[in-house]
Amino acid sequence: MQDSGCCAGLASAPLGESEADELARAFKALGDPVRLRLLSMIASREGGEICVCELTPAFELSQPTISHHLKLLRQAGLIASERRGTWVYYRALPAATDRLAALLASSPRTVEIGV
Amino acid sequence: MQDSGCCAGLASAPLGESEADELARAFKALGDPVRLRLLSMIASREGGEICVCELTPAFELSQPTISHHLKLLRQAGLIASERRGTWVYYRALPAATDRLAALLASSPRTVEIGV
DNA sequence: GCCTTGTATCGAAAAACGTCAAGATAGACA
DNA sequence: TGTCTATCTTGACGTTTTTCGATACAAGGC
Repeated sequence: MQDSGCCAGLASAPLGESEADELARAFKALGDPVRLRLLSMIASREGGEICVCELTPAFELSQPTISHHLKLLRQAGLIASERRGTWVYYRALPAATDRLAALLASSPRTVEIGV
Repeated sequence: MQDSGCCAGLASAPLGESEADELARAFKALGDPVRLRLLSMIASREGGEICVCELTPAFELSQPTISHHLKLLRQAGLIASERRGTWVYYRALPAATDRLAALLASSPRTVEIGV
């Protein structure tokens, strides 16, 4: 993580074993359609925060299942949660997704032309 | 995929169901440490190509297992293969990873400062 | 033709995952 | 205190994934 976890792309050097292990955990968290939708619902919120009570009814899944997926996203470091009174709010952690994006981008300049 | 699959980030709008399904398949392919290392070994090759005969002995896994992981990466559209004589060569497809990178980047300008 | 070497597929076992119902916990309010 | 609502955790079940040995296929050399 410390040698090339910050900015180097996949193509800059073969990934080490422990590095790959850690990154795979993050990508695995993204490898489920429900979790992807949850993350995008959270991230696309103005203010970056959304109540669980809004997330749960958006899917045809039981409340424990949504809670389970949120827990996995949290354990992967992609989101954070905070309880305020009765409700629990989730927010995205862009630094985590940005790091993964930097890893996947074939060259740091790729995105520049989109500005 | 056609509405926001190209450039829009996760935070621009909640992901649709079919979109999330398709993207999750790609991320699931990245969600295994062996496949991540395989992909980075392929992508980091000058010329972008590497022989399977070089990939297989790099892991303490059986040949069928490596072949299986390569097949999953290929099915996810992340790599392509070509047989030349006795050997099979794999190469990375940067467009695929770039697309995922664009999705994960919190803002299209994020990378610009790194240039 | 036959044999050897590199790679892919098949079939099975073990582990991990997604899902739910039931129960537990946290906070609000009376 | 008690009860009500929102959320999380537990335990179980079926499905998917990872891995392997055995086998099949492809190409080159004899």
